[in-house]
Amino acid sequence: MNNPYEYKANSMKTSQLLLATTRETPAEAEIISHQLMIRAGMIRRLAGGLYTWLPLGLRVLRKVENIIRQEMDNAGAQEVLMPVVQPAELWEESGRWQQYGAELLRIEDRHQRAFCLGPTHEEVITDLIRKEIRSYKQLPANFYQVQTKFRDEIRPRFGVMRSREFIMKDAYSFHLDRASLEATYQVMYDTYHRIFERMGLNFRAVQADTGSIGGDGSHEFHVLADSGEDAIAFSTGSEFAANVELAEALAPSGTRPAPGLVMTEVATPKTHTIEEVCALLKIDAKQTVKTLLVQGADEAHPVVALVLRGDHEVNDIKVEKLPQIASPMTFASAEQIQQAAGCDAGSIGPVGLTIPLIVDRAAAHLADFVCGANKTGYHLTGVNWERDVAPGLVADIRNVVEGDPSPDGKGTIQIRRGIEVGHIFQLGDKYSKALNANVLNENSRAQILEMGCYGIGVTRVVAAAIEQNHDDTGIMWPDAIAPFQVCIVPMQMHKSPRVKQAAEQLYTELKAKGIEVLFDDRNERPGVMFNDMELIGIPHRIVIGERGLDEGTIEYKHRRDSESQNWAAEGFIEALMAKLV
RNA sequence: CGGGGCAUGGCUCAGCCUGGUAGAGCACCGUCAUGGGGUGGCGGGGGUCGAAGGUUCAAAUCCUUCUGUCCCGACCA
Repeated sequence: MNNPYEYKANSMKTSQLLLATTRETPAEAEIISHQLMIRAGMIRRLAGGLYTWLPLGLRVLRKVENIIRQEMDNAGAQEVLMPVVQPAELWEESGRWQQYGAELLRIEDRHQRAFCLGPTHEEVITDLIRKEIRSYKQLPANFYQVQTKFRDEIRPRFGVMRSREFIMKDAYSFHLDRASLEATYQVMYDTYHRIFERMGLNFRAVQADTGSIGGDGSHEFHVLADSGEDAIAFSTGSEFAANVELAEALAPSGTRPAPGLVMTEVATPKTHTIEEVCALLKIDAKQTVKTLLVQGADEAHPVVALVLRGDHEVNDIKVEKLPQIASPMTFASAEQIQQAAGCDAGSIGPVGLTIPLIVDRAAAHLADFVCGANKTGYHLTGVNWERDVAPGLVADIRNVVEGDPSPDGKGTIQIRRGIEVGHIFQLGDKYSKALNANVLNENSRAQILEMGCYGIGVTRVVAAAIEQNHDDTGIMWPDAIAPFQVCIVPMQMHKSPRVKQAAEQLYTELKAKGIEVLFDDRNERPGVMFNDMELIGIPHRIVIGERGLDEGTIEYKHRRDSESQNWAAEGFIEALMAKLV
C-alpha cells in the first residue's frame, strides 16, 4: 500500500506495552463497552466526559480512522483539518450562536474576543468554501476531516459512547444544484455501507428525522446492540428501517366493525391507568381508548384531546407536526383537565368533550370500546364512533409497535435497539445561504451552493463495536479493527530456552510478513496471559509450549472458537496467513 | 436545571449511627515456591479520610458551607 495516510501499527512485546488491564471495574461504568474499555486498558477517565486513550485503545481508534480515510478518499473526498477553536462571529453569522444552548462551550481569549469549541464545523467549512470556490467548474466538491469535537453534554455517560470531547469524521459536500447533492449523498450512503461492513459491524441505515440541523434527506447508521439508546423499526419483509419516532403507523386494514353493544356507564372507582381499568373490567387494553389532553396551538382551542388505543403510546414528534398542537407537546394542567373534561386525568374520554378531538388511526378503527366517562371514577363501555361520538380528526399520532404492518406494505414491524454511529444529511442551503456561499454558474450569475454533511462518531464506533462483540471474558474484536491480529502466548518461556527460541522466531517471521503481533513475553502464569489476551480481544491466538514442540505442533485458537486446535509446525505460518486473509 | 446518593491508598469497599492508635481485598515492590486458565507463602511501600470553617480535651466519625462525582428526570450526535 502506498497510501500516504496508511496507518500501520507495529508488532510489540507486552513487556514494551502499557498493558493496563484490571480485574475490577470502576463503579461509574454502567455499560459493558465502558467496563471492558477500562478493564482492557484502552481508556482512562480524566474528568467527566473526558478520556485519555491508552496505547491499546489508540491502536483501535487509528484502525477505525484508517478505514474511514481510505473509503472517503476512494469516494473522492479530500481531507482537511479545521480548528477546534472557532470565532463567535462565524456562529453569529449562521445564527447558531444564539440557537445553540449551553452545549456550545463558549470561551474568551486574552483580548476578550469570543470563541467557542467546535461541536461541528459547518460554519468553518462554509467560510472556507465561500472564499476558495468561485466557479461552478470546481463543483461538486467534498471535504472531510477527522477532528476532535466538543459538546458540553448535560450528562456525559457510558464512557466514550457519550463523552463531551470526542473524535468525529465529518464531511461536507458542495453542489451547484439539488441533483448533484443527491448524487453525492448516494455515494456517501454507499461509502458508509462499505465503511461499516469493512469494520465487521452489524448495522442498519435508517431513515431519520432531520432534527434541528434542518434539511431534507437524512439517514442514520446504527450499530445494532441491546444497549443502544435508539429504538429502530425494521420490516421483516423489506429493507425498510426507520427511527421508531419516524415510522408511520398505518391505519388498520378493513372497515370498522359495526356497533354491537349499548353504551353503558360503569363505576370504576380508584382506577387511574389503563391497566387498572382493564384488570377491573377484565378486558384487553386493545379494546380501550385513552384520552390525553395537551396544549393547543391557537387561543381559541387552548386544550386539545388526543385519543389513542389503550395499548399504544403517543408519539410527540408526530403530534407536534399537527398545526392544532402547541410545540413542544405539553400536557394540560390538572385545572385545564377539570375545566375541559370535568374529571381527573384517569377518567377522561372522548364522549361529550367540546374541545377538538384528534384520534389515532388505530383508535378510530375500534368498535364497542371502553373509555373514560369524563366523570371521576366512571368509565363507559360499548362506545362507538359516529353513533356515540364524532371521531373528529383522524391522524397518525402513535409510536409503531412490534407486529404493526410495515409502512411500505411489505412485512411487519420489528423493533430493535441501535447505537447511532453515523448520520448523513442533505443540508440544502441552510448554511450556504446564511454565510452567502455562492459561485458563478454557467450564466455568470451568482448561485447559492447546496450542501450535504456526513458524520461518523469515530470514538463511539469503538464503543459500539465492543457492545456488539464481546463475551463473558472480554472483547472479541472484528479482525479489521483489532489492536493486534495475532498474539503469541508462550508457556514457561522463562524456564524453557526451546520455547523462547521458537516463540521469538515465530514472532520475527510473522512481523516480517507485516502481521501485527502481540508477543506476551511477560513472566506471568499462563492463566494470566490467557485472560489478558481474551480480555483485550486479540482475534488469533498462538500458544507455544514444550508439549507442542515435542509433537511438532503449534496451538491455534480464534477468539470466537471454543476449542483450540493443534496445527503442524510445518507450514504453520502459511496456514495462519490463510486465516488472516 | 429539579430530585437523590456518594466522596477513606492506584481500584473495589469497610470503619461514621454510638468521637479516642486509619483498615481489608485487589494492584504495586522484594523474596521463596509454583508453572496450560487471574497460584500460594513470607516481608514491604503507599492514605493531611474531597475542601474550608465550626463544636469538642479530642473529628474520617457531629454541624455548616463549598467542590467534585454518580444515578433518576427533563434535554441531546
